[in-house]
Amino acid sequence: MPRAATTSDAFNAVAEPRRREILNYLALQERPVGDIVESLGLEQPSVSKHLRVLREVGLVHVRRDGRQMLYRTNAEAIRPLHEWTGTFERFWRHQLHRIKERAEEKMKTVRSDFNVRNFNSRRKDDPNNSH
Amino acid sequence: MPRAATTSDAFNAVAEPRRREILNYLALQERPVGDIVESLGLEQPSVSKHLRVLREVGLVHVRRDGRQMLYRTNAEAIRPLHEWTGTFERFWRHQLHRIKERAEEKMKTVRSDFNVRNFNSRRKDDPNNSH
DNA sequence: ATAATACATTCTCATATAGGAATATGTAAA
DNA sequence: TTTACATATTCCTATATGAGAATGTATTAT
Repeated sequence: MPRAATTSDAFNAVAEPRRREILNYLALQERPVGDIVESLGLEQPSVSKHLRVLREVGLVHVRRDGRQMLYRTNAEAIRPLHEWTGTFERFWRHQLHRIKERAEEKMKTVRSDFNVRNFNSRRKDDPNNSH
Repeated sequence: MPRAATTSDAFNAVAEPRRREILNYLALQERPVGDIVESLGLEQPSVSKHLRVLREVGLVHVRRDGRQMLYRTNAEAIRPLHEWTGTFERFWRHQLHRIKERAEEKMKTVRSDFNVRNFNSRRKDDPNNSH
């Protein structure tokens, strides 16, 4: 089985860096395709294809104006990603506390070991040096 | 050019739904591979391969304990995704306001058009019915 | 030493890419 | 009604994938 289609959901659609750039660019106001091409320095067919993906998963809205197509980011479709990643927020907060505590511990060690050599070399029995 | 590698960054790594499930499962505490296999109902080699991807982009930490490998989500690595998606928060707030305002406008229309037929049919001059 | 357990890796394969080139479609201008 | 402009689609190709099956490796138990 290959990877899930880029059009299967917002997660897959935003995995492509160029598509994230397009979403950034279209967040403030709607823009015609040509502006995106010029701004991001991509080929026009590439941009059109990226926009199709973004449209299929609802990440952008389109509107025709004469012969141009005006695209705009649909921020609402990004919300689920923000919410999923947000469920981990409390964990990285915990980790930050632990890192802070470790750093403080380390400061004490550094002081008491001030004249020790090879401070940065690996210690054989350090469980954090598995690789 | 094919899609960017799943190991190229966290965005690509979490595009796979199974990997997101694994991250959810490993967020609270570290777990051996066997537990993930049992919990998610995947084949063991599949889980190992997903874990490798997650490890390569820093989304999980590993530690050996006897013959088991204990994996744990590294929430810190999810933070960039949360921050990128967060840059759109103010936009979806704006959109919500606009939607709310539109809904309120519509309520008035409904009342004044209360006995009109074909209320749900498209109106030719409705700019929201471009497609 | 041998077996059992827990994971990891390798192999094969069908498939969906992203970019480039060429072409098609749709709209406005002359 | 040609012509120009703006965008979309199609065709092509190399490549990375995820699953399944088989095998490899490391560690503990007997």
